Amino acid sequence: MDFEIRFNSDDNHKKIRIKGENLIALPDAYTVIDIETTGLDQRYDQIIEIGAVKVVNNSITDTFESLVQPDPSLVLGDNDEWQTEYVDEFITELTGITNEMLESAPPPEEILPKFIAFIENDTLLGHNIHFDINFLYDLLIETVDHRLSNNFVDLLRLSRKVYPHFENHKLATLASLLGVKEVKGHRALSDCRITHECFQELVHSVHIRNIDLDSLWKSRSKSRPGYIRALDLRELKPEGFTVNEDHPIYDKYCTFTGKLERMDRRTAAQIVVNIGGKCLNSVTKETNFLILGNFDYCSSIRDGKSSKLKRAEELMLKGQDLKVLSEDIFYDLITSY
DNA sequence: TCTCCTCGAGATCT
DNA sequence: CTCGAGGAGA
Repeated sequence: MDFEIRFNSDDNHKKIRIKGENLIALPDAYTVIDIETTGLDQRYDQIIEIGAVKVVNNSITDTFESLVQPDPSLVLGDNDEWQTEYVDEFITELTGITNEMLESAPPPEEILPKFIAFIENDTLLGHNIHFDINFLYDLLIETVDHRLSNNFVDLLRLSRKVYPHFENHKLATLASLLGVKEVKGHRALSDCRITHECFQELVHSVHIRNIDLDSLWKSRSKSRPGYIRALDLRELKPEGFTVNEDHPIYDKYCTFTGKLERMDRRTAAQIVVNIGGKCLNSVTKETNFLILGNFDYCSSIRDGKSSKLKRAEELMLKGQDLKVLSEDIFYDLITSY
């Protein structure tokens, strides 16, 4: 580990979290974690409850649950004399955790050592687990000088790949669609249980459908399963019967460079093919038209020339029948005739 | 054809 | 944060 502090121009100094590895795996032993907080913002909000569920051989063997008293000095504002306002009505409504409950809750110094002992070096599982880990990481460093370096698995990330057709991937939606019954509201331990059961369903799905997990991510290499071919414009077939033999693009080869403003590249290429033209992925000896999009998003090019444009200019010097078209001219062309 | 990069769009956590 | 699109360069 090289350095923990990095200096930043806009932020005086900002802590870098050296977290464990984000695994793409389906372990059969893990510890689920979940926290409740006073809000979503890592900078201002605090942990009010920690829950954890230890799983071995896909079964729950132990649980951990405790409220945590937030630092009163960092709290919103003392609304009045008799009680500190740790949480607002929204959080109480959402979680059922009240200011009275937090008033008598143990402070982090008391809870965190127990939590560390509970999770040991287990692989952690959570839904959108970055949220929980970031909060815990900071509090652990701050109060007991412990660096949370456990590897972890994110149910949200897995579910987006395994169930791409789901309307969304909120925990409640997963539970409902996977047939996991939700118990009472948003409490740390009950959410851990739900996360655990959803994960078990996901593992089941992966086995039944015989999915190779790794192939869902990279392994874009053509030889492997799960390979997604890059868009090959040469393979586009005409749709409809708009072919026009008198059109300047008819039977000509077109290449695109840069990002088109008014439509995506595939749509533009399809129109070319419908007219009776042909598309290429790169500038070649056959290219007749190079359509120029913009490069505003590409800092390395911006006002310069793309490699495709340079190649095109070389070929034009050699006498090739090739014209460079701006996007506007291109649209005029395809919408005429 | 493959790897690395940057960018923008879109979610999810309380 | 994660992912896909697209460009560059080997």
